[in-house]
Amino acid sequence: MSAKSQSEIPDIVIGRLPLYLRALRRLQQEEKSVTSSHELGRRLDISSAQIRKDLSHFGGFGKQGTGYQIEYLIDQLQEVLQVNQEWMVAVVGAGNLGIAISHYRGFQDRGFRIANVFDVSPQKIGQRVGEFVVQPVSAIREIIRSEGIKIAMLAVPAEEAQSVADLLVEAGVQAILNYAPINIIVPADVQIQYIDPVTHLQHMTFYLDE
Amino acid sequence: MSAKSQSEIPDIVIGRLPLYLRALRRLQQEEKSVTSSHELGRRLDISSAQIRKDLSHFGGFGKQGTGYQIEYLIDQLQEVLQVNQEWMVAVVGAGNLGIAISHYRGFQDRGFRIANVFDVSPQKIGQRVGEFVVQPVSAIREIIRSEGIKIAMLAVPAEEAQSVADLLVEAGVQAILNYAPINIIVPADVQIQYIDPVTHLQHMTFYLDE
DNA sequence: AACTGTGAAGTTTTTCACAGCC
DNA sequence: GGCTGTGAAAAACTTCACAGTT
Repeated sequence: MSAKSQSEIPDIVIGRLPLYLRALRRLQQEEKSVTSSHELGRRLDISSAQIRKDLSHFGGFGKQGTGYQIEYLIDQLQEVLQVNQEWMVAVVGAGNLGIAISHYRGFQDRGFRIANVFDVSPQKIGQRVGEFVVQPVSAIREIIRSEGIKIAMLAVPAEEAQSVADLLVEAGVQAILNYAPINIIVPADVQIQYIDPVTHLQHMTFYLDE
Repeated sequence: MSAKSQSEIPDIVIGRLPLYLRALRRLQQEEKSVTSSHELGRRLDISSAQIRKDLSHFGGFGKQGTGYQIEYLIDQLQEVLQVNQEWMVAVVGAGNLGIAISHYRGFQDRGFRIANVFDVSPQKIGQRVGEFVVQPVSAIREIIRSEGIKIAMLAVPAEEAQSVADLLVEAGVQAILNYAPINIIVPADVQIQYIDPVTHLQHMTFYLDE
C-alpha cells in the first residue's frame, strides 16, 4: 500500500501472489502436481486471464497446452516473495491478542517464525508465553538490532501503537503488521499492513439487507 | 470482493469507508470537532481528492471553506455502512484463535457483538469462553436461525472451513469473515472477507532488502 | 484439444484543477 | 485563504481474443 519500490511490478499484483501461493500449497496437499490458470481462478474467484498476466510479470512459469507445474510454481513464487527463507518476527504486546498470535501455528512453513514477545506491563514482563519469556519494550532496540529482526507484529492498544512503531523503526524494523485499530505513520521505506477485523465486518454490512 | 450488489457505488469505495470512520472516531477522541479531507488524507495516506470523491458519492457532507463536522460525518458513514445498529455475530471455532476473538473488546462500539461460540470438539462443547458456553456445531442451524444471526467469524482449521461455511450459509448467514488460511466458495449473494496475517507478511517481504 | 503469454481494447480508479462557497 | 464537490484528463488495472506451443 505504501512505497512501491523501484520495481516495475504493480503492488496490486504482489498482493495477489500470496493468495496464489496459498491455493497452490492446497493443491499440493491434494496430491495434484499440475494446475491451470482456470483451476486456480475458479478456486480464488479471480479470472484466469488475470492470473496468467500476473504470473507473466515474473517469466514464463507455465507450459502451453499443459498448465503449471505446482511444485515449480510454488518454488518460483516463494523466491519472488522472498519467503524461501525463514524470517524472524517480533511480537509486541502480550495481551490476549499478542498471546494468540504467539501461539498461532500458521506461520510455520510459510516463511515466518516468532522470535520474541515484548510488552510494557511489569506484570507481563518475565512471564512465559509459549516458548518465550516476555521482554520489556525498553529492550526492543537492543534485541531487535542484535538479532537483526526486520519484521514486527503490533498487538498493543491503539494509544501506544504509534510510539511503539517509532521504536521498532528506529531499531531497524522494515515491515510492520499492525493489529491495533489505528493508522500509524512510518517512513516511506518501511512497509506497513493492517489487520482490523472490524473494517472487514463494516465493509460487509454495507451489502446486508435489513 | 464478491457480489457488488446493484449499488452504483464501487466496492473499492465502500472498503475505504470503514477506514475513514476509524480515523474520524480517533479525531473525535482527540476532542476535535471539525476536520478536512487534507487532514484525513494525511493520517490515512490517501489523497485528499480521493477522500472528497469517495464521500461525494453519498451526498455533500462537508462545507466549503470549513471542512467536515466530525460528529455529523461519523453519523452519516455509520448509516451508510449500516453500523448504526448492533449486529450479532457468531464465532465458530473455540481454539486459541476463536477464544482470542471472543475476548476481543474492539467489536463493541463499532457495530458488532458476539452472540455465540461454536465448536465441534466434545472437549470444547459446554466449556465457558468468556461469557459464552461453547455450543456444538450441530446446533448452528437452529441457533443461527432462531436468533436471526447474519454474520459469522470462522476460526476453524482450514480443512473444516468450507463445510462449516456451507452450514452457516444454509442457516441464513449472509456475511462470513474467514480466519482460516484457505479460500472458500460461497453463493454470490453471501459476503466473504479474509483475514490471514501470513498473506500480509508475504506481501511485505517482497519489498524487503536482503 | 487444452492451455499459456500477450498486445490491444475496454473498464475502473485516481488525480487534476478549478468554479463556487464560507 | 481555505476548503468542498466535480467534470475532465490521466493513470492503472482487467478482460478480450488469439497466435503459438505442447
